[in-house]
Amino acid sequence: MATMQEVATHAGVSIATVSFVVNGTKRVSPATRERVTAAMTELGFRNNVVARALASKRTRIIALLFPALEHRLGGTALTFFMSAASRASDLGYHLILWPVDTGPDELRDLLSGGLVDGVVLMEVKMHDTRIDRLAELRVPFVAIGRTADVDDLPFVDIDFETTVEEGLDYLTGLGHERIGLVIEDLEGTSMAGYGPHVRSERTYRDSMARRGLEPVVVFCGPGAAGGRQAATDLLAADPAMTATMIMKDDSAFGLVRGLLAEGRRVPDDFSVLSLSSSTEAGATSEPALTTMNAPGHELGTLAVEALIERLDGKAGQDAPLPHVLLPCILHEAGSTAAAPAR
Amino acid sequence: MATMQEVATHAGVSIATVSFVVNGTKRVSPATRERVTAAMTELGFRNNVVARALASKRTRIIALLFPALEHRLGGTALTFFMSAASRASDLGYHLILWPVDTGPDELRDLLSGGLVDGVVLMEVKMHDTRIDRLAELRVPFVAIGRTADVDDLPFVDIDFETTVEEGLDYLTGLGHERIGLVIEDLEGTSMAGYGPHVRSERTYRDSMARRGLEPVVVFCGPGAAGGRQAATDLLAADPAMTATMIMKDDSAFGLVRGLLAEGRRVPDDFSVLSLSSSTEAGATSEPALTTMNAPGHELGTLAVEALIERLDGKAGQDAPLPHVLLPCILHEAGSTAAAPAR
DNA sequence: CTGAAAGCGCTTACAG
DNA sequence: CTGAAAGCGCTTACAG
Repeated sequence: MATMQEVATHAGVSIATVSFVVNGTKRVSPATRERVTAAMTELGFRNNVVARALASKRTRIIALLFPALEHRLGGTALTFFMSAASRASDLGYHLILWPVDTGPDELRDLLSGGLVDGVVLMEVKMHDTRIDRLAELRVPFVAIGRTADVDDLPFVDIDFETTVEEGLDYLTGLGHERIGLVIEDLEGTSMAGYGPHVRSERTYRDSMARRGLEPVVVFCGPGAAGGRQAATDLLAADPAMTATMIMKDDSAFGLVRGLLAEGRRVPDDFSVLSLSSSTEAGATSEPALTTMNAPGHELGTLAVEALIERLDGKAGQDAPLPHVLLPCILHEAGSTAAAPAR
Repeated sequence: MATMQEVATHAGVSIATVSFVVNGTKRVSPATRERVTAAMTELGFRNNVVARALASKRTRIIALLFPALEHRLGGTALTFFMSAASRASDLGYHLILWPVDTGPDELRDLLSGGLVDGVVLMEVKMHDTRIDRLAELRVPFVAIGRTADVDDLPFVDIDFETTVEEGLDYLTGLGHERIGLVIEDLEGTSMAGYGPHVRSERTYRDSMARRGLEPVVVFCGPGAAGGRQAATDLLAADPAMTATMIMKDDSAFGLVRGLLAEGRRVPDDFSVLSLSSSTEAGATSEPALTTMNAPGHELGTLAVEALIERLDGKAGQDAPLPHVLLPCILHEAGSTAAAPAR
């Protein structure tokens, strides 16, 4: 493991010159560059990133803050972790996985060690104190998810509004008019006010009203049992219902079973559309569920790109904040069909 | 953000003394310690981890190497990531998520920058060249999973042998004798030779033989469709079969459906035991699947502990290598029952 | 128990 | 285009 000094000596130049060719920070004559490059390969030089970090005050490390206590992070989270790490790696950065489980003071302790240049924040709520802390600490960050007021928040998020709207377009296009929504019951948990739920429910209600249709929202417990109960609740609220959207992967199958138990075959009598899911998750059911696929990979990639762009200053101080919204993409499978004739 | 020097000046001591109280590396008189501590809190001192890393040649960062191209990492992986990161954090370390997608040379490039003190290696195959590279590079590491020859490999892994054995004990205890095994078909993929599959199948065959029973192994494609086909294949191989183990979460439900289609009710006529799964995954099916739960959380925690123990030298040079094996834990639910009377 | 000082391996004005 | 030198903020023998 040769040092930069050794390379310099070997090439007969100053250490500054070596630094310049390593980083491309300054013009170096082709001849010198050649000698330095040769010395580097000969000695097997590898830039010490810690020394560079200390001298340049940039570690090229970004942190992905995730809630340690929420062991309910879904399958999208894994895709997200991996995509974020891969994109960071491509851009010459490293991604640290940072569990945050206590109050906002912990955040300061963590971030002030000088280890990270910036932060990606996961699982944002509509009102999130961590955002304020981050701003106070003047740490560059990008949020995955949006708070209620989004004006001066740099974020990347699923466009739940468009997703729900398009989901309803799809179902009404199939002739359905009595369409329910099944979402997780978060009342009283630490995740109350979780953006995806709030926005989806609100958009659903608004959009149904705009279409002159009657909204029916059912809250759902965990697993297949929760889904089965949701089926019962749905039909109790409206026995003539012919379709529903559900935003809860682990209960979708139970919902289908529950509908069957209530005498509704899927998709012949009743259509089920799984929101913010994936083709793979849908394929574990039978019939395979029609899904609106969450863009977890794109989100992870874009979040990291947006953050690093801000860090590298390509986006100037006065550059517009990143506001990226990506809808889920419809994947048709076997759980949706034309509305039954009346 | 006060520096150590500023704290020293403020407390009227040398910077060395401040370092000693910060790190507890040397005896300091109570009076001086008191003054230093006061100065630290007053100035809001926070140790710069990068400077410490450069001076001490220890970054307190460990890397979790995951295969970037394998987008088939299961739900256990997420638990694993989070647990590893949390435990590292508890022990004063940071966990970098490191995608490795190309050849073993990349490994050298990545690790020689001096950023990481040690490595946790995921998704180990029976013959894994990365292990050899790591040993060559003299990077301290712990593997999740085992190679074929385990003698000088520091590892933490699921005890698939015990898991399969206990699964068979459980099923035979219920009176089953004709018991199949459904596993993923990895032939021809980059994951061929993947430890969990190889060991599970081998143990199953051996154990069945030892019990005087006839083994039936069926390879299974993705999703519910794969599971449904597996049901057909199972019964084609042995129409009198009354139970099976399956190591493939996403196909377990399809398997149950396929059995039903073949006229076998679960669990009355046929028992299904899902291996290396989780209670939550089992609960998405109906009936809820009896599972052998993968100890993802424990594995992540133990892997990091073992690695850090080696790094901190608590385990001396000649200390025995960590060889940790944890079996999956049985969780009884609704997919298993006493064998039907003949 | 405490301090002076060298050193970790780079980057970056500054000067030429 | 190239170099001498200060400095990033710590740790750690060494001496007393």
